[in-house]
Formats: sequence, structure tokens, C-alpha cells
Amino acid sequence: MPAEPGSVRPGGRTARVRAAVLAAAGDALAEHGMAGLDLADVARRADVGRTTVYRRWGSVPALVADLLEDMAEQSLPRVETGSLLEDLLANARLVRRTLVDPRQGALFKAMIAAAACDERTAAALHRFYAARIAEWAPCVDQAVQRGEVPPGTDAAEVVRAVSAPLYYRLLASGDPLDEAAALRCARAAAEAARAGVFVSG
Amino acid sequence: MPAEPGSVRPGGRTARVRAAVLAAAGDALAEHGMAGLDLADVARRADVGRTTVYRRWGSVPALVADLLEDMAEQSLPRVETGSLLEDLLANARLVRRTLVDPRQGALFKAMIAAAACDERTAAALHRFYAARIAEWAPCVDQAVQRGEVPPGTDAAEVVRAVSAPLYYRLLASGDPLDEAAALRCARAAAEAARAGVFVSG
DNA sequence: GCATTAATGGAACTGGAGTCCCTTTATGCC
DNA sequence: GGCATAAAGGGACTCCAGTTCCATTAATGC
Repeated sequence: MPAEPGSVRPGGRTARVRAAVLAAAGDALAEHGMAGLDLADVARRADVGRTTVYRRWGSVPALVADLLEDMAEQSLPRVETGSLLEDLLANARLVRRTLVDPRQGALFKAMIAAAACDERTAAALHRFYAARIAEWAPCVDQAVQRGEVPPGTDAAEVVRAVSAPLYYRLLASGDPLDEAAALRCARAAAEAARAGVFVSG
Repeated sequence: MPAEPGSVRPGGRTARVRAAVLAAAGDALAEHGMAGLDLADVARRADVGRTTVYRRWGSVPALVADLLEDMAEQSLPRVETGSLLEDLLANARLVRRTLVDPRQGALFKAMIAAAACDERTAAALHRFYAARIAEWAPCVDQAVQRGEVPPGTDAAEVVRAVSAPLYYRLLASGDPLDEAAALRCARAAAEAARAGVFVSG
């Protein structure tokens, strides 16, 4: 019973191949989008044998899941402004900028599409967002301590409420992702939190 | 220069074929999801020639776009309860029920994935949501007239704010889509609207 | 260093998705 | 009802994504 390829000797060439393939996959996704992504093209861009890509990743969703795992490790530093609204606004602007960026936005669209197709990719995506949300949740907890929002407020729920409308625009409604939208998201989440909507129980 | 196939004699057999293919596509999507959907399988289920499906739709995203166009025509009736929160809650429950339903939920996931892959499908999806949002916007306008929310409130924005967190859960975070989530969405949107967050300008 | 063998790379092979071409069916119009 | 032809159906064909096999390269442990 052999282990997964790449797990016994993960250093040196194996690591270089993985980095090259993930970078190439990111480029290809941002360029052609999810639809026109075949593993042979990724292999060519990465200057790596086709066989290697098929052996180690096997399918487009699996490759996207690995790309996601890689991105999850690079978490963005959270800012602290001293006010809930300003913290949430910083988060909304960060998310907005990410989704509007041609490369990053295409990447996120592709990853969500891949997650909608494949259960394993979906699990990787959920872990990714769990990590991102956990990173920003403390700003809500601090707001509770300052008395800005009622005790018992579900911090993760507030953070999700900020991102959700931006993703909805990106994926479903197609409305513009402008600065005004980011501002509305942050204000809406902050007002709802102040009103005790996110108090759990 | 021949017209699109099916546009010159759209009645009789052509219409029956379209209905059979769209129904089969819906079944196949709900069953295998977006990934394992090939046009040959759809043709078999619809008891229609492979050639016909390839000629008239040509690709998976195009077929999904047509399915979407078909669904957009069947709009759901909006309820009127006399209070903004209750109206929004009815909307949130409707959306939640749709997304949780095994067949419908899978269909929506697949459609959003297809839209993320293909520009034309994305346009069809945007039209679909524009129609759905327009259907529910009047309940916000009525709330403005009743003085529940400030004048100048962007009705479409409020309706989007109700759905967005539910879609975010379905597609991104993977958190449960329970009744409590629907209640939170409706309350959050109502509170933010009352506070004037969605006043445009 | 050197041996062991994990992992990569190239090339030939295969299966099925998508295309092409021609025949059959039946719609729309008189 | 009958004609012209739009659209569907069947089957052969093509092409390339994905697999398999084996030779080559280079990580890891001593």
C-alpha cells in the first residue's frame, strides 16, 4: 500500500514542482477562468511533465483545492482601529479589493465554482473561510468589551455578514463592487450587531 | 447565413425536445452535480438524439443558461404581511427552503458554478436575480410609505442584503442553512434599513 | 559520498466527448 | 391535403484529455 506521491520525499524537486504547478494554475485560472483550464496546459506553463500533474493532482477541482490550501496559509494581518465600524470597514475594503482585482477575483470565482462541483474542494474552501473569519472575529469581541455591541454577540456571524453581500454581487447579482458597496456592508453589519441581531441563543 | 436552429419552427417537436432536454438537464444536475454532467447523458435521459443537444446548446454552460432562462419565467408570488420584518422573513425563508432543497439547491449551485465559468451564463444569471429582486422590492417601498424605514432607501439593496448571507453559507463558508440563519438575515437587513444604511446618494 | 528508491519525464496508447454527413421526420404555409 | 424545408436522428469519424509503462533523475539516510 504505497503512500500519496510526494509525501515521502517532500523536499527539493517535489517542493519546486508543487510551487511551479500552483503558480501556473493560478495564472491559467486568472487568464482563461475555470472553464478553459486543462492540466496539460498547466503542466506546460509550469515546465513540468504532464504525467506529474495527473499523478499528483489528478483533476481540476483537486488542483484548485491544493491552491486554496496554499493560499489559506498566507493570512492577511487584521487592522485594529478602536471602533467596530472602522474595523469592519477595513475588512469590507480588503474583501472588495481582493474580489475586484483581476487575478484574485478570477481565482476566487474559479475556486467557488470548483467547490460547487466537488465535495473535497468544498471542504477545503470551508476551511479557508473558517480561517479568514477567525482572523477577524476578535474585532467584534473587542467591540463587545467596549460595550459597542451586546454581550453574547456571535463574532463570526458578524464577520460573515460583512463579506456576504460582496460575494453575492460577485457571483449572483453581478452588481458593481464599488467603494459604496463596501461601506454599506460594513455599516449594515455594524448596525445589525448593535441592535443585537447576532446575539446567539 | 442560417438562423439559430429552433428559431424558425419553434412549435411542436422543437418545443417538446427543448422541454424534455431541460427537464433531463435539471435531473442530471441535481443528481451528479455540475462536474459529472455531459450532454450525451442528458440526451439519453431526454430520449433525444445526441446530435440535437450538441447542435442546439453546444456546451454545458449554454444549456444551464437556457435552464435558467426557463426558471426565471416562473416567478414565485410575494407575500404581504404588513410589516417589513415579516415580509423580509418570508423572503429569507423562501430562499432558505430553495437552497436547502436537494434538487433546487444542487441546481442553484450548478448554475452559479456555470456562471463563474462562462460570461453568457453569468449574464443570464444576473437577469434571473434582477427579476427575483424586482419581485420583492415593493415590500421595502411599502415600508418606506408606512414610515418604517427612511425615504430614499434603495429597495433592491435591502432585498439583496437578505439573500446574500444565505448564498454565502451555501457557496463559501458551508455553515448550516437553518431557520435561525434565515431569521438573522431578515432581522439584520431590517435593522440596517431602519438605521438608514441603504439610503442611496 | 554512495546506495536506495521516490518522484519525475517522455512516449505510446486508449476511450469517449464532440463533430460531420446524410437520412428521416414532421412543422408551417399555401 | 400537399409541398418545401427546418429540425431531429443515427452512425461513422476525429481528436485530445487522461492513462500506462518504463527509463531517468535526484532526495533522503547511512
